[in-house]
Amino acid sequence: MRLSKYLVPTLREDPAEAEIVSHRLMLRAGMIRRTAAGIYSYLPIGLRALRKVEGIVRGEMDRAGAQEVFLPVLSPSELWRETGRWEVYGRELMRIRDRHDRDFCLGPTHEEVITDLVRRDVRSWRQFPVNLYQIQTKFRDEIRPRFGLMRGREFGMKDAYSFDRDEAGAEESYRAMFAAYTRIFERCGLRFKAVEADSGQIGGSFSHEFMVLADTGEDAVVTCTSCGYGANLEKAQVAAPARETSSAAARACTRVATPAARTIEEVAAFLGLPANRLVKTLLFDAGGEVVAVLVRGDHQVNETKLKNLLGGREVAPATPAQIEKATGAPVGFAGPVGLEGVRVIADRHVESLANFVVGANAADAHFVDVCHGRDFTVTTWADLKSAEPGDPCAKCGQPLEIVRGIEVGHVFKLGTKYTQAMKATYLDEEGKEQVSVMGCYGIGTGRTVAASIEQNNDADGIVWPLPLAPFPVHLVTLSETDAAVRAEAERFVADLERRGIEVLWDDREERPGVKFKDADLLGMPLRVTLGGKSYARGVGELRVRRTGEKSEAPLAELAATVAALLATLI
RNA sequence: CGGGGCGUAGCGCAGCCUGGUAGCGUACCUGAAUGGGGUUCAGGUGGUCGGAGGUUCAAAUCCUCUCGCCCCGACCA
Repeated sequence: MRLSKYLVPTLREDPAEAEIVSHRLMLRAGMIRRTAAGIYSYLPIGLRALRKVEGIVRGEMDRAGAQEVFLPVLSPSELWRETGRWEVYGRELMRIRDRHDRDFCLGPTHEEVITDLVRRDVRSWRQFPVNLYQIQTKFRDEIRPRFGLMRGREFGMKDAYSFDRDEAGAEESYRAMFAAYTRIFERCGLRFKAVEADSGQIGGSFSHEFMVLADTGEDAVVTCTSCGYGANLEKAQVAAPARETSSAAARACTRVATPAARTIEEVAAFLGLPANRLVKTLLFDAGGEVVAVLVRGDHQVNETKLKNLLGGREVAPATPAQIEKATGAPVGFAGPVGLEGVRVIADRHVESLANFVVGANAADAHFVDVCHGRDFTVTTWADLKSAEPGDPCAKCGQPLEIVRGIEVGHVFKLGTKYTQAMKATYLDEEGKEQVSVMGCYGIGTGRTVAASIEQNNDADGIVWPLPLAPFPVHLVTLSETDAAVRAEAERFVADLERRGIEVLWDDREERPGVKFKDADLLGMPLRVTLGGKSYARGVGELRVRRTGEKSEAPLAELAATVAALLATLI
């Protein structure tokens, strides 16, 4: 492809709107342009990178036995009403009405549509297992789209759905997809980790996220370097602490005045105690019921853990009015002692404490030397704190680390949540009707491109790993007016194309500096330079983008040398 | 939705406080020189200053409303 005829509008400066490196570089390299908030157009170079990811995904999905289909972008509301998600999904579901006033939505995911398809056409146990996938545009009306392709409202996604006769089959399908995803991200040249995740809105019993490790990632990933345990922060378990055998005798609980001291910091400072001697009492509205949650003063409540503990009910911090009603005191002085009619749920780290400080359910007052069991009763003990670096791993007890990650893939075991609701049944060997068991598996294709750039760039621009590179070879010709050089370049390009090697040829009448800068910015793995000077010596110059390593090859062997060099790159 | 910021040429910005009819860099076009890491000179194209209303002899500038965008938070496969 000749750059002089190719729409690659590179920018010399960073657009002001772009914050993170992948977004900046994709705009500067002329890969994408913003059309509206969270909605992007792909230009030729960007589309090529996307197609490379799609190609890898398609290859591995096919290899894993999944079959490609193509579902509509627009889904009728009736299907979503069957599963209740028309109401549950909320404002993120982009709703549309047609000219006959029928309700539709832009598909944010396709469980309903695929289940509808399967329930009609997969009727016999002989047809299982079945795994269908598509690579398609999704739309989710995100509250706050950001970071270019990283969190768009419209985005490319590969979504696959498996249907099995029973739980054991579903497990097998899940394992196959997990393995396929691992191969996909390995082939993309990404550094990633598969971690345990909360199953969230899609629902289901079990899931893993594939996280590309990058500091700009929106997710916090908890990892154990010792046993390999990994989980999204919202899911990460923390080992219960060893019970302290406190030699200090329990002292009698006393009430102290703590004027205007509401926050943990204020109370700790006022009493001259470290925050870990205090116990926070946080009130949550859990689907209408107000519950009290106790964690150590220096810990944070993990709302996802709380939600799961309460059977999946939506939880939100209680409003000031709810707090005052439940405690009889203004916000900032809640405590478990004498708290009537409210369930008390406590983190296990509170269990080992004695003689701690809690709010007194009265303005400007706290209790000190409080002991649980004696001064109040805990309804439920549970792991509720957010994991922090250094916390003991729930699997092996070694200290946990927290790193940032970009979620590029997610696999779910859905069970019968959708098949039950939509009556996707089949007849087994005995002619009995059974509900099929489902799994779903997603990969953000555009996000994978962005994640790759997050991991592969330097001060000069993108550094494509070979599998995702829009072109493996970037030819820079100098001396455009020199007919001999030009003829040699044409021979070289034809030679590469015969070998099936795609080449981007910068044949523009630009000065060398401009061409080299653009070549660095675009980041193709191998740059070949052909100019008057090297031509006179009968050689072409090669430069590896990632290492800067330079070499030369005689013109007659240039294409063969390129092919050999590419084989050594990843 | 709460907090903060920004809308002036394709991109990056100044001008606004203190009203007088728009400018810089870059990109783009033409010509000349140059020719191996964003070259130089000369000439040029391109903007209803996000939109609407108001104040005023006069509004990019002041006031009101509105739309859009970015960042933080809440939220989220």
